[in-house]
Formats: sequence, structure tokens, C-alpha cells
Amino acid sequence: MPRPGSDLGGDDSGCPILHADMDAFFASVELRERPELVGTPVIIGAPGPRGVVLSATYEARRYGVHSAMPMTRARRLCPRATVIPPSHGKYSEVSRGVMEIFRTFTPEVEPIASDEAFLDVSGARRRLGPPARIAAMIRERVAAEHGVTCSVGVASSKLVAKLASQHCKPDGLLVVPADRVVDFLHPLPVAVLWGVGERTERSLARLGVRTVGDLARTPVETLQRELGRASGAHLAALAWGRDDRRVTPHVPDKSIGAEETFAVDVDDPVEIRRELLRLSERVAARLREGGHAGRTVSVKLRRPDFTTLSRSRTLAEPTDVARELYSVACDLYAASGMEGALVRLVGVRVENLLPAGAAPRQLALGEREAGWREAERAMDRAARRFGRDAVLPASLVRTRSEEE
DNA sequence: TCTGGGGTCCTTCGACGT
DNA sequence: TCTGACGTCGAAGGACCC
Repeated sequence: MPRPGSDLGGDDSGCPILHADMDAFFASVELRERPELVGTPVIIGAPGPRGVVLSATYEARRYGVHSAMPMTRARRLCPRATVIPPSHGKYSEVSRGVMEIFRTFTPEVEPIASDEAFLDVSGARRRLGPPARIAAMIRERVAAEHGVTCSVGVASSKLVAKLASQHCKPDGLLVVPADRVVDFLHPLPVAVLWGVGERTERSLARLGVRTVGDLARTPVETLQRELGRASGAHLAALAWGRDDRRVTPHVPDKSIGAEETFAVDVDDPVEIRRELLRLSERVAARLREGGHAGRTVSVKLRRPDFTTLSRSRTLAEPTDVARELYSVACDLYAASGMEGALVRLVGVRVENLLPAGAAPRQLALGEREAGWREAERAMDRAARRFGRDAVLPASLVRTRSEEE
């Protein structure tokens, strides 16, 4: 149920958009199995030297811990926190269950991460009641069926619904009536707006813009000069609560990629190519799993100083074959001028996706690609039966001496 | 203090066709 | 034949989101 004082007057008649956001999601899922830790600082994150915080309980946040912070720093800020390594499979399972609950209220559900979604409940009002009532029912069911809490913002647009859910966290419900949007928005700091990160916040501060109200009073031309045409116009509209983006349940994938940060920086081209092969295998398997093929292959290389270089090539024909991705990735790596240089992270990504069946293949004379595709499909089948590591290219099989 | 991994979107620039 | 304007596309880099 809504907490006392958790809405701005309660008129939800012009507010069909809900933003539901799980509270400290990964941490809350872990606490279901570790109830003795409820009320204590808990940090979810990989324990390695280069891990970052994925989620933290509100008790840990009080010490300044927040997600994306390096684990080393988080542990210094809050030494008594319990650190739990992430179990992504478990979070995906809870996420699927929660999204299913949302879909029992309306088919218009747009997941935007594993722990949040927009819902358009316009069509559910007659059956279920006004939006605020639907939001309260959703919160009750998520808590009862999954043992985690979520906060829900109810508003006339995605922008305001999302800000409302942030505003009432944790475990809250906030309605922002359509005629109170500007009152709600203008006192907030600009950094709360979608698209205003650290850099943009600094640029705006130079213009003396600190709140959304300041932003609204700044001429569009000034914002465009400072931030670029599209971003300037976009932010000017958001400052007045103008956001007509629809809730779209099926947003097609635009790219699929994989990347890996080495535990220690690497300069050996053999090892880097081996990682490119591993990443190509992972990306190709996911392309096939989703029924995609892609035309543009890009490789990402991050130097120890965190500067990042990317190189890409668009192919004549789309592919979902790891051997092809790997071959292009190696060419791009060779042409990057980074062979022999220290690398912190490598990544492989495929863009320009289209349905795999929609792209007829033209095989050159003597081309072995069909052979590779068949071999990789067989690997997919083996992986489904015996696990991902059951079948590997020879160069990825670690010898016993390497493992020791 | 030292920064993961999965993405999307925007800007800039150069090549190219008309 | 040369030139400029314009649109489109691909590549690269970077900001940003969760």
C-alpha cells in the first residue's frame, strides 16, 4: 500500500504509465537465502582485484557504497560489509518471474533491465481499477511471490514515472498527477534526468544550470551549442516534462557482444587472439540462440590507462559463425597497431543484426563456411545437453599444466 | 580511488554518389 | 570536365544507462 504522504495529491487519472523498479535487486535476492543479514550492510560484487559493486543494501549505501564502484574502494568505505559474489542465473530467474507478474496486469510491458520495466496500464483500468491501485497490487504480488520489494512511479510519461520511482525508493509508491509535473520536476537536480551523466552535468554547471528548473529557463540554442543539437533539444523538452515515448513491449536487439577484462594486463598477441576466439564463440552462440545474424563486426581494445580503441568492418553477408567473427576480429586486431601493446580488456561485438533466416548466403567456390556452421550448430546441441564447456575449439582447451 | 559487462545513442569525419 | 551542395553510409570515439 502507498506510504502516507507518498503521492502528490493522488489524481492518477492522466497517469497510465508505471515504472516499476526493484529495490537493491541483486542484494535483495541474496538476502532471501541469508535472512540473518537483513538490516546489515551487504555488497554484491566479484571479489577479484578488478571487480566492481553490482548491488548494495541500503545499509551499505549509508557508507557511500554504490553500484559500479571498485570493490577495493567499497571494502575500504565499509569494512564490516558482507561481500557476496554474484549469481546471475538466480537473478535472471527472479527477473523472469517478476516480469511475468507485470504481464498479468497488462501486455504493454517494456523491460529495460533485469530489475526494472515500464508498463502502460491504459487498457487495464476498466478491469483492474485506477493506475495507483494497479501499482499497489503489483507491489504486493512481487513481495508475496518473490520475497523482494519494488518501488513504482505512476505518471503521464516514462520520464516522470521513472523519476517518481527513484524518488520514493525503497519500497514506495508515488503518483505524480499530470498537472503537477512541472512542480515535481523543477526542484530536482539536473543529474536525475536520463542522459545527464558526469560530463553533461559539468557542462551544464558551467552554464549555471543546476536544477531541472534552471535547465527549463535556459534557451534551447544555448543548450544545443554546449551539448550538441540532438542532446540539447532533447534535454530542453525533458525539462518541461515533454516526453512522448511510448511503452514498446518488443524492442529488437541492435547488437550482441562480449568482452573480458584480464586479471592482469596482457601484451602477448597469442593470448589476446585466444581471448578473441573465446569471445567470438560466445557471441556467435548467442546470435544463433536468438536467431540473429550480423553484418558489422567490431573489436574493442582497452589500454591500461583506460583509453579505448575500436575497429570495425562491415561484411558483404551477415554471419552467425564464430570462425568468421574470429577471422575478422584477428584482422582488425592486426590492423589496430596494438599488437604487442599492453591490453586491459578485449571485446567482440556484432551490429547490424537481422533475422538469420532472412539472409540467403552466397558461398564462394571451395568455401568451408557451411562446414563451420554445421560444426557450430552441433556444438550448440552438445552445449545444451552437456554444458557450455563440453565442446571447445582445441586452442581453448586448457591443458592440465596450464590449470595448475 | 581506480574503474565489469551488457548495451544504446549521438557526434564527427571522410568517402562516395548524384 | 570540374566544382560545390547535399544526402547517405561506415567507422571511430565517447557519453550514458543498468
